[in-house]
Amino acid sequence: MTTIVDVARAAGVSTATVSRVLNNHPQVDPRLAANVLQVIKDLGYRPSRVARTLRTRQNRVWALIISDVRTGPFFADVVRGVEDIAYGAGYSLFLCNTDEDAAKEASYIELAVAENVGGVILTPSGPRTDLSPLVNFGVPVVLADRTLPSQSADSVIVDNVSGAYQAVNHLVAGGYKRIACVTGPLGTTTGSRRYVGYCKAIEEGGLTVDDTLVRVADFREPGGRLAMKELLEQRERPDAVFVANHLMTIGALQAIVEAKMTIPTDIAIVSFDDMSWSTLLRPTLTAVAQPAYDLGVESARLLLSRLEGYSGAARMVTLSPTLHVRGSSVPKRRLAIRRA
Amino acid sequence: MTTIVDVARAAGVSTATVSRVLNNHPQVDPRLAANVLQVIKDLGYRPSRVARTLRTRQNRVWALIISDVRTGPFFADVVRGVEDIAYGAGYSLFLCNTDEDAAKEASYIELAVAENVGGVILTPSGPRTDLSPLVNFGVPVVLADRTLPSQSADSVIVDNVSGAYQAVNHLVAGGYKRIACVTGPLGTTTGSRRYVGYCKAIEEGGLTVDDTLVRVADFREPGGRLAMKELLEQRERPDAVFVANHLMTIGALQAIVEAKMTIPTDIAIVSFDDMSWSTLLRPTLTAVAQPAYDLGVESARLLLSRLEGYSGAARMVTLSPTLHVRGSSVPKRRLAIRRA
DNA sequence: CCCTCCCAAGAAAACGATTTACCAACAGCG
DNA sequence: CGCTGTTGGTAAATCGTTTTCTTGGGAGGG
Repeated sequence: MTTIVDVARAAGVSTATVSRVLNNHPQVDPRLAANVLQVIKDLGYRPSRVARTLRTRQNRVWALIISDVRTGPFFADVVRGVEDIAYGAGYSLFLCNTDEDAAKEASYIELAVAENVGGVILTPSGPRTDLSPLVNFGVPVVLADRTLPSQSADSVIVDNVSGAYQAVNHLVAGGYKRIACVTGPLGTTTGSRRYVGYCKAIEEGGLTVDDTLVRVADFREPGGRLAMKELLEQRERPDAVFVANHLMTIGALQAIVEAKMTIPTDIAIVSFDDMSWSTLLRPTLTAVAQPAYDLGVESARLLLSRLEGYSGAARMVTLSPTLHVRGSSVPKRRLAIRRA
Repeated sequence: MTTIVDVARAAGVSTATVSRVLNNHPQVDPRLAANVLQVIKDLGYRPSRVARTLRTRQNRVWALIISDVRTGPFFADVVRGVEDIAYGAGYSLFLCNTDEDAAKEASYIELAVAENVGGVILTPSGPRTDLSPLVNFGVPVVLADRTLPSQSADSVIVDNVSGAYQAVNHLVAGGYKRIACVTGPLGTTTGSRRYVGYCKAIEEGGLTVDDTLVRVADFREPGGRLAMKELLEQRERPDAVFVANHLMTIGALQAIVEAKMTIPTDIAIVSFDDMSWSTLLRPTLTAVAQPAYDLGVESARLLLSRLEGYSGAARMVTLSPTLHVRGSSVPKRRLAIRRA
């Protein structure tokens, strides 16, 4: 390996000069600088980021700690949003998947401080996530997609209440009367907030929240399937359903197929999370699209501003999801016309 | 920040002893070790990985350089496969998305050597990808999903010929006669190998490869859509189509819908890449499933073996994809029965 | 009892950069 | 000519570990 002293020797200058050339400090003779640069090129010298990090005590690396890149397009989009900003600003990313496992999350947080990363973007696995190792070491943290009870960090979230409200309100406006809800664990912000949005739309629509139409599942496919199965087997079946994430939606769609019911005549469905294949289904799927990429971008921006010196109060950025109306939630009156 | 000297001072020993305790070298008095560990805990000391990396010249970090985590489930699964093995072995990951851009790829390769990473797992963006910076610095490299002309690195690939062959052979066996092919750029291994598998199955089936039924698209959605549109507008339409990746499949399905044709009676379709929603389509989609997660796992294993000292010849691991037969490719004779 | 030998622990030198002192040379000025 | 201030550069300290080299003291053998 060629180091900075090799370059210095070859160029006939001191290592300090080479360093100054590398970080283009002003007080260095242009001719000399050119010569040094030439030597650097000839030797194929690349400064060690590790040494630089040790000395400057700042690492141009972030840790991005999420639950699982595999679960649908959401986190993959978030990752790309973060990465694009990070790359543009000269940072690179540690990708850390916690699988919602508190122990794994804690170990990745330890890693982040041990690696002395410049910042962390984190989707906390639960309300008990402990940021103190990071806070103690002065590592800036941005919470993405979920918040924590202790509001000490910047955060970026999607307006889950609004998204769920838009979805359910659309069903109410469509004339549906028995609108079910399959949500996620109420301990998670996403699960509870989407449920809140559901309730709000139901009540504003002059209906009442019926507990027999609400299922709290686990945000995963089999859970959604089971919840939907149960809803369909009840005496009084729902005539529409709002499902709070894409995996449970897949499960719910399976359950509907298995029950030999047709959408939307037997049951209408609206999904939280829009997927690339929503328009390929027959009927096409009405869905709430989350601005996942933007969520990543905004998280990265908040982190960058901290690294650039901002030290004010914790900020919270809220992004609005948008409802994409498609065929799986055609208004009831239009269904009636079709039948006629 | 508390460093190793703080610990040494507090424990009344030298930094060497603390270091020995941390890396549990045998020649240290157990009582003393216990005391040191207690001090470490009390002070909340965490050794700096950066300093350790600088000194030992080995970084417990890998760079994972792929094209884009967002493009469907494939790369996300690969990432998880790699991460699971890496995490288990005490390594962490830099995630690098190149977007198939040679410049970005080169800059990430530079990053990898500047960060002195322990190893690199790379999906080369094209045949001109230059591994020399890595090779020169002795960084082990594993090629994942694609190979390079210069066979100097370990690699893990999916048997693309076999996958395409299985898919097309299935169509041939189903009695289809005019089987089209939408593949990717022939400059990419995936694009060309899948085309080869297509040709093989066609010829073995006693048919002949008809260039008017073959389209070379770009592996992306609009490209697949356009290619399919063209195929359907020809005088002599195909009665089946093999599409070489999932994004183009989405495009192709759209084109089929737009042409108001029905699957599989007007046209059968088989996709390379199986998706979570393949079974939600009507009819369900016949698809070739790639072992993406395993591809990540095997890549990581090859890398690990290099790091553990293996220095033999370059190895190539080939994984077999599996065909999932579903409704979009029902044999022609059964279609006839249905019609009757 | 003395001399080796061994072993646990410490002192100090790396690792490869940045950065703080410090210094030589030179120009400007009275 | 001598004093001072500025430039452009060097030597050396530093970041936080690991590791080599040393050393002191205890055990064991003659």
